[in-house]
Amino acid sequence: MGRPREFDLDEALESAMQVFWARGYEGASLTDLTGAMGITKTSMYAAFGNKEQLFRKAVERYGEGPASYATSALAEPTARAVAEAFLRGSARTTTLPGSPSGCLTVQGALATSAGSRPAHDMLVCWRNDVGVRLEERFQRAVADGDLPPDADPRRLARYIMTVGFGIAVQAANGLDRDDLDDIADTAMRTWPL
Amino acid sequence: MGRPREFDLDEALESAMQVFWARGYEGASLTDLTGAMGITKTSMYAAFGNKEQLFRKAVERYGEGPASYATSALAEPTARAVAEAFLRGSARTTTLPGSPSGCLTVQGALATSAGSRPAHDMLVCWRNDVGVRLEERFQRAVADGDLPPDADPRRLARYIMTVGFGIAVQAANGLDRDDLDDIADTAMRTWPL
DNA sequence: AGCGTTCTGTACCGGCCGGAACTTAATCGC
DNA sequence: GCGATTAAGTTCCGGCCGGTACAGAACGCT
Repeated sequence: MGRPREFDLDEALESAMQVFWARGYEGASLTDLTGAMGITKTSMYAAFGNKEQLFRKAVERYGEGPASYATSALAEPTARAVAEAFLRGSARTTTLPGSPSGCLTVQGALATSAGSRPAHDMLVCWRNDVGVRLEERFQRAVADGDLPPDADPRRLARYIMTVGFGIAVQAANGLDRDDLDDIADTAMRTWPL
Repeated sequence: MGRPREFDLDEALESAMQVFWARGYEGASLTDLTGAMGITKTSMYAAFGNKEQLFRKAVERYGEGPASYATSALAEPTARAVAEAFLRGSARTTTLPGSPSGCLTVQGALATSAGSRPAHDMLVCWRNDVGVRLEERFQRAVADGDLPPDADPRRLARYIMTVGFGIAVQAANGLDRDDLDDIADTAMRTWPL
């Protein structure tokens, strides 16, 4: 009931995500955001609450879209395939043709002023969550005999996460997908099996 | 001649560096900076020019201080020792007790608004320079027979840089030095010799 | 002493920040 | 047709942003 919304929520959120991705949380002003979204500040506030909640939604969308490789990689049959899919996914997503270089959840709010702590903390949690799920997957691999019994799931997960983060910075630094794939290959040479 | 400066240039720059390190280029306001430096905006402008030049000076100081490991590691006798010193140095510097977690040159300006492009580009160059010097050191190692003739210096340098960047993000994520040293150990298991 | 030079503190600039009040417009059930 | 409800556009807010004009204070030089 009431007047129908004249813009598409999904499209607007997609545009906001792209702006946050390119400029980071603090670097993305409401003018930038609403300009890209094609709506006014009023409409944004009515639809999303405020800048922080818009960011949260954008990060959720990022996790379900560009960064969905982090979840789908867990479904690979072996731990090695999981790790490889994870690194290749990060190489791919940080160099998507129509999107900014790098990873939204890495460059979105690494260092910020005090006012942006919520956004910063939220990304810390997001990144740690991914690491924990990777660790749990590797724990299962040890239990299944897929990884040797002396393998350390936490250490392996942290290593893969670290290389993933590094790939994101390298992408922001201008490396292309082939370069990043090379890095992923090199990183996989440590793999126990 | 003229009225003598009442503050210490070095101390002021050190304080500014710490603020940029913690909050990033955009997140560090002139109020934050001059407050920490213990001087007024006027004094800062007279002494350093403007915010961008202050940032440049702060990054220079960072390279000669906390990040000097990136240069001194090159003097290690073997390529393996270079790589190991580099990764341990990054683990150490990103977890210095009195300083912010993470690396100034990584989190200083990864994603920014258009107005901060100069700061962003400057850090891209800084990071790439470090990578190039590492690559040249590994080229020398191949020429010296320290690395096998089929080793790829560029690939190795990029890999080490990637892990270094990843360590910086993990530090910002809250990992402590022991955790980061573990990661460095794991990463060194790929090493050809 | 007097002067040029340089630093310091205050007060201020236009502009943009994130956010909200208020009016107008579009759609419902009745 | 008629409220009730919800969205849209306009306008404005106080506050902080990076940056500066100006006047006074502390020196070296002659």
